[in-house]
Amino acid sequence: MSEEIKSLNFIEHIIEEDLKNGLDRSQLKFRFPPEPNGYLHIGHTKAIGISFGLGETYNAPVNLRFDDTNPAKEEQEYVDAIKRDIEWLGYKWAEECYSSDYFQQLYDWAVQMIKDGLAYVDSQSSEAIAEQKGTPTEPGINGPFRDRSVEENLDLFSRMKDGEFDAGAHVLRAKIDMTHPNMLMRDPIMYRILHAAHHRTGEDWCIYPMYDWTHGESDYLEQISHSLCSLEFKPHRPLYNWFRDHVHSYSKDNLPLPPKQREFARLNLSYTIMSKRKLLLLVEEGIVSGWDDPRMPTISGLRRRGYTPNSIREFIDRVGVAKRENIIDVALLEFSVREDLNKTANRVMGVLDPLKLVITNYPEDKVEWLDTENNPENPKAGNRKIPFTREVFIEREDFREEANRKFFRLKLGGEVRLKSAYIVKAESVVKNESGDIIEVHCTYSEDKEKRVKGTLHWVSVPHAITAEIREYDRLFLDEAPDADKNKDFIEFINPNSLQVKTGYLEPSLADAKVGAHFQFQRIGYFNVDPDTKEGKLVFNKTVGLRDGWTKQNDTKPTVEAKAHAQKQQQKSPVSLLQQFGKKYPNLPEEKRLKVREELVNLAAQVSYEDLEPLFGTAVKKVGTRIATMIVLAELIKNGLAKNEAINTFIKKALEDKNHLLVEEASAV
RNA sequence: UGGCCUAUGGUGUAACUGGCAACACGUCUGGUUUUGGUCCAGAAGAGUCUAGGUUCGAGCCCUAGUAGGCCAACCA
Repeated sequence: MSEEIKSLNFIEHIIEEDLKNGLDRSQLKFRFPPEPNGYLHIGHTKAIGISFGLGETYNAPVNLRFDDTNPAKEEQEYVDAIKRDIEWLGYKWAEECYSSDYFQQLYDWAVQMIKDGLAYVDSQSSEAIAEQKGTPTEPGINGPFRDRSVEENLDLFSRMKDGEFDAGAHVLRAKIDMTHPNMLMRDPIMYRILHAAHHRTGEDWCIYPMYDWTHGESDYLEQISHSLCSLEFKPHRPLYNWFRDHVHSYSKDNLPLPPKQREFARLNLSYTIMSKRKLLLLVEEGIVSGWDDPRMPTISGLRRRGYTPNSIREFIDRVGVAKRENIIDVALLEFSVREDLNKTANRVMGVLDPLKLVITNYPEDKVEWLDTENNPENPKAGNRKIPFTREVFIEREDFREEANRKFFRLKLGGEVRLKSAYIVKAESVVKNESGDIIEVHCTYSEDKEKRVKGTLHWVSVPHAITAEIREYDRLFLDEAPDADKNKDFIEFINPNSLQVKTGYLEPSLADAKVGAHFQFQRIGYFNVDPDTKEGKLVFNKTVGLRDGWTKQNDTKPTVEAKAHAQKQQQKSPVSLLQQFGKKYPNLPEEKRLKVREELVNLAAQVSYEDLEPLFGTAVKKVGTRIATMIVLAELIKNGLAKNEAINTFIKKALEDKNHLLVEEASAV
């Protein structure tokens, strides 16, 4: 009856611990705090998934809070885009908040801190302040304004607020410790003067709070219990706590819960970049068509590419949460969409590289509307009719004049099934003067039940509709395009990341709606692009089907295969010995005896020279020492003379606490 | 010359200190199949970064080292 312990990630462990230590479930509250200065990308999806996911599992509220303290970079357009993307992912926020709504409260607290001698106005240039700050390895020094009187600070600060000064003339700083090993604690700036219109507060303010001062206090005001962010904010935590604790001492009667910040590793995807700045560059340089270009890792790009909210959420779930740097294989993302679309996308037929098949024994004017299922994975998806005629298109690569047995598509003299239609036999080819095949002539058979190896997709020539097909490949050729310090990520751009083709599709697709998902049978998943207009269909290839056939024909070994081969070669008798030895002491008796036998056999392949280095094995690794002892015993039995090293090794073993080792040693 | 963080199969994440290190992706077999898809069955792949230590017992605890990441914006 023991309930299976579900594995929790480290954040869930922390929450469970807090709950155990008296935090009430009703106090749990999370938040997702984007800055509205760009579009959300797949990396943000992890943060969204963590906080909103926690909200779902604990049935706790999650606020969407725009961290809008820098009017120079933030825009309403981004606010709207962010909300749209989160909604599309299927998450619901409890409250829509803005840090800018807290400006007055933040100001009041700042005044209190000045009064308490915890903050001061600094009137130096940013250069001077930076210089006094020191470096990570050298402490900073106090500036000349650090010990201004409370009265003077109060006066200056209120005049800053009233707009009496130019930008840069003064800043408000927390008074902490200029020699602190953590640079963020060296009197961080709380406010700067910015004469800029804010997207929400307009001209109301000309001083704006900095991130560290704003973020934690916004968490506190909203009574967030767990403030989760990415690893690079780890060094901010002491400062987060410093501000929080002071403010808490002012307002704990109204706001009892001090939030805690915890940090997780951000998501990195192989072959893609995640920096907002770099993504913006791709847009500005025209390398992609916009933020929602289907090659972009933005949520809007993925949506346009044909990814579903469900697939992205599943992906994020599989990726997990931890504290180490990671690069997720894009294959995992692709797996997640395929898995989802396999269940939901209706199957259709489309030919992307057409070759005409003429079925010579089929009547010229006959049209048959054949029945075919929409989705074998979902019987409820129903059936539809597709037209069959004397001339059909098949995929050019599905025909060969000659081929071996492993090619079970169409070849001269061979038979193949046309999906949901007849079995045809290729009789002859028609070539143009340059020798290219332009037609294949076949005969069909009425027997539909006959067993044939291959099944091809096809489209009736007179009924085919055309569409623009956009096929995508990874945007970058390097696995980690922004990791190379000497090369700009632009150098890794894949020049062939977009290929436009004309597809010949079955007529049912004529009225496909923008955004609709389909599986083009035997090819991949596609969706209808918003560029589609009356009379012009445009499809994006979301992802190809898994393809064992082209993989099989890939002559160059894959990275995995190479690594594998190398590993196998390296498996020397000694490493086998070590492998056996590792678990030896912990094995159940029966299994242990078996392994012992293997070790005895292994001795024949081990030379003394190989074995001797193992005598130095750490005392801790008892297993390896036992295995070594067993093999050594064999070698001695077969005539190896004992020497100094052997005797020492045996002697040391005899003194060991492990009885198995002692047994083996005394047998020698 | 500092501080902080991290280290488990190719990749990502687990493992409540105790039983041949689990799961997923990927890879490879085989079966089913009117998609070379799906599905099913199976396999290979890890000395848990290194060296010491504590313990009857360490992936987990301690010490030292190594490697990688982050930190010097009036950005968030």
